[in-house]
Amino acid sequence: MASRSNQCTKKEAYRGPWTAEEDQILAQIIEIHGPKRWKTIAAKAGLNRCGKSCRLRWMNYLRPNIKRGNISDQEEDLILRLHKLLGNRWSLIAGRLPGRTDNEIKNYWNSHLSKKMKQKEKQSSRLLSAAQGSSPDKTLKPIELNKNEEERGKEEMPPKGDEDGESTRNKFSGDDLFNCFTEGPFNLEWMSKFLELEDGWI
DNA sequence: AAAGAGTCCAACCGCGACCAG
DNA sequence: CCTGGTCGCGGTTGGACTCTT
Repeated sequence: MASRSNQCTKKEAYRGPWTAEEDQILAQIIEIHGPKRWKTIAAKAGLNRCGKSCRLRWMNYLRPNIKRGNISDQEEDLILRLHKLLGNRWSLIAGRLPGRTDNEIKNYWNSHLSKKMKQKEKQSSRLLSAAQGSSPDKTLKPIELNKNEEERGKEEMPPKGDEDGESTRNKFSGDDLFNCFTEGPFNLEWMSKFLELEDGWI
């Protein structure tokens, strides 16, 4: 593997929460040099942080136009739909939610939505088994429906390595799909409408 | 009021991808 | 093509905060 050893192993590199002063310095340096060459930025800032850490701080906190605070219902809905479509590809999902970071969405998913989904699944499987009784295979359970969507995605990409089920890093690019339609940042309403449509296709 | 449990979120870690020399 | 350096991603952790008993 390409030298991970260089990444963040500088033993003296400071870890832990960022101070306001560090934020300020980092922001200044990035303003001058731009948000790239993180190792250089880290060095120039003289913060004794590794580049990776600087990048993360910038991406998740210092970047302009970052929306903080509650995720709206509309955004939540969008996350759910995008997750259904893309799996755990948080950066891709975040890319469709202006002002939101992948970390934020990932956290939100892990703390809110995954629970919601589980509850929903439980509920619907209870309903199903209550309603169904005899012929189990005609109707798709919601989970299976999700699987189908994943499969649809997979069909479009070459098989890759291990099939660990959860679509981490699958090469079907939701981006490709989105890029067909847009070049700029996404308009939430438009996106929701598109996803409504997308539901219709299934 | 205090303790324990649960939740949230910033930050870290490990890995694969990409790119330049 | 190969190698080393760097970036970006998703998973995980740990501490601060909030809620419940």
